[in-house]
Amino acid sequence: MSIIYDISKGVIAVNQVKDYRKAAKLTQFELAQAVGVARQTINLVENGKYNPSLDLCIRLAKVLQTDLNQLFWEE
Amino acid sequence: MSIIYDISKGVIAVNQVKDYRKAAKLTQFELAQAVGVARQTINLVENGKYNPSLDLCIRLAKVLQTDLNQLFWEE
DNA sequence: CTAAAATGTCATATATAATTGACATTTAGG
DNA sequence: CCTAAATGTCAATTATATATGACATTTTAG
Repeated sequence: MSIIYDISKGVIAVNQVKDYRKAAKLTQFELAQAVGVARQTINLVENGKYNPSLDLCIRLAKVLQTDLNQLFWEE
Repeated sequence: MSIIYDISKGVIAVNQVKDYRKAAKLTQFELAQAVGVARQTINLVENGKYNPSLDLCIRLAKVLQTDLNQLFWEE
């Protein structure tokens, strides 16, 4: 269910955004609106295709009512 | 000692990087080398002048032996 | 006090995050 | 099934994170 580190597919980072978004019953579009970015940006973040800015990470954590570690920290 | 939110001075974010760096007895230059960025980038991050990428935040947390919440989360 | 190291900052250049629009594929409900 | 919503993805553009070099100021050690 969660993203796995896989250079061959261009995945560069693991995160729990999708799980938290679904738990909050939000679509990618709704989450995008809530944090003020485009839907594609949320899609790319969820699929680990690039590094979001710290500012976006913080807004995601706040909207999803969690914190940076829960969303983006592992180990 | 820690950065205060102050739009008038262009400060956009609060973080504890400087405190953790000093606790680790590293210079900005040494920390920059350790995480693979320019010294100026560390300086700007410490002074809250812009949003670092999540990737850089994670590397900073690892080198400073802490985590994302300790460095960048508040409240 | 003095010199070297560390830090703050500026200006220019480059890499990449994020936007916009569009379309194909997948998923969920009637 | 069928259809609409949701998602994945592509291409082109814009905004901004980061690099590089340089220099002034502040801090630290001798």
